[in-house]
Amino acid sequence: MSSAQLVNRCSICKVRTYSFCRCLDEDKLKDFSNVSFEKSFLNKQNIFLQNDQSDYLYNITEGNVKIYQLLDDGRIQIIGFLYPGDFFGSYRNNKYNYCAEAIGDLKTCVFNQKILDKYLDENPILAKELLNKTSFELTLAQDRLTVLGKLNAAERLVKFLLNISEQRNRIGWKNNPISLPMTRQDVADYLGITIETVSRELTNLKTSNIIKIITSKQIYLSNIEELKSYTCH
Amino acid sequence: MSSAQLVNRCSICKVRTYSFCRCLDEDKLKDFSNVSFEKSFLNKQNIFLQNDQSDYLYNITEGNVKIYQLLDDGRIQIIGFLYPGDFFGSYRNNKYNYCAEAIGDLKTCVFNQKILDKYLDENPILAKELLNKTSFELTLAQDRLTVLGKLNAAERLVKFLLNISEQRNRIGWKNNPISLPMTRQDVADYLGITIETVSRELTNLKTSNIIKIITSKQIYLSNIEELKSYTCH
DNA sequence: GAATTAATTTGATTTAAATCAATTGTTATT
DNA sequence: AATAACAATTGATTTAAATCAAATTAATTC
Repeated sequence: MSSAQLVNRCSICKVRTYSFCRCLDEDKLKDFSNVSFEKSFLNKQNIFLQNDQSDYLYNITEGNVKIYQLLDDGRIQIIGFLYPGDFFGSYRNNKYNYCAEAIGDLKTCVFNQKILDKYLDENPILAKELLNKTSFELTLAQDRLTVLGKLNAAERLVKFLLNISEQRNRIGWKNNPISLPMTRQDVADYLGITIETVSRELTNLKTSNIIKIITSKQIYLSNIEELKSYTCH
Repeated sequence: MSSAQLVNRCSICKVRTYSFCRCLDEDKLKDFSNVSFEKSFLNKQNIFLQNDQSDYLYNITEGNVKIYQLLDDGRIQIIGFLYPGDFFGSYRNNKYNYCAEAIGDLKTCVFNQKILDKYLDENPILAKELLNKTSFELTLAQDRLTVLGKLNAAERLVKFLLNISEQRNRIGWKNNPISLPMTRQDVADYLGITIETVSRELTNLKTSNIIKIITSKQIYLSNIEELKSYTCH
């Protein structure tokens, strides 16, 4: 692939406005195109596994990713669902601390850890942007600690629905009805509860006329105010 | 206070080798002394509250801090216990997303967010160091998500004891017996369980001759191998 | 489009941990 | 040292959510 084409890749990138590279001007971007390469993944394909050596970092340009931790006995905890513009992998930790798997078809920009690291030395603005993004991720993870540590099943689910609605709002998508691209099992593994409990709590919300379950993956939030009253803080 | 004295403060700093400022050479450090100021806190004193405007960032030079989130109804989740060299506050989020409180007497270096931010522009190495530290904090938070989402009470407690032992090891302290400077309530709020459960699980471990409870705050790990077998991954 | 497989929901039962309640142990205070 | 105040443990009971099990619904495959 020619250099001209690579330049093209970044300059026509659809997720640039919400990716960490947005801080670079057209000039820098020319350089930066050569720092990464594109890689696609199929549905359910692993991008990497927990404890793999973390040589590469990824930015989602299209599609979704789930990141999760596995315990010896097969228990699973989903750490997060990631969206276009989200950055993942372990910066400067030698191993990945979670598995990453494509949900649906996925396109990513791949960065070699060492090359990116070198690039950061020369472009502090990018280092700061990454710091911003990582710092924000940290606050999200901390907020989720409270969800898993203190909220009951109903509260967890409501918070999840509202978060999805907000997320869609943020990137300018229609936020009602919301779609749940992941399975009930994924929702359960994300919230630290079981599928049965997810299902039951959804039915409770339906019975209370707070949500409508259009299809199992399409949910209409009929009463957002009431929904919000379910969650603390 | 004269500039000479401020320089002194950093150059004689006891936690520099494990603080983010360790990346700065003597020359830079001279500048850097002026970027922060010292502040002390008493036991149980709040450094800041959740939702306060996050104008300042802190680095612990002496003592311990607990950071926690509060829900409307008074439920509490302890996000973490922090040690000398740990950095806290919200970098570039406008509000703190947790409360920070001194455990025992505390000394900190305080950084004005804007001033530090400006300093980072001119010192990319520091931005990268902060990125490293934040990235590591993120992996810790993610690991803790799995603890709160998937481990049972016994597993959580064992993991906690082993973590403390490792932490002490890391900073070169005697790692057995370990001391728990925090109350049982704090341990419970950290692990997302109740004091009664903490107490009961400790008794179970004692009965199984895996630990010895010297005093309620001094615990001897009699059988670390057995203890490790309690935890997955 | 029928058959097979997978995903989701609903029901019955069990269980781990919470709650409620009382006691014991520890640390301050006068 | 006695008292008070607080912290931790132990016991009895309840409960939210897990587990076990079956039925329904949706998605694939032939």
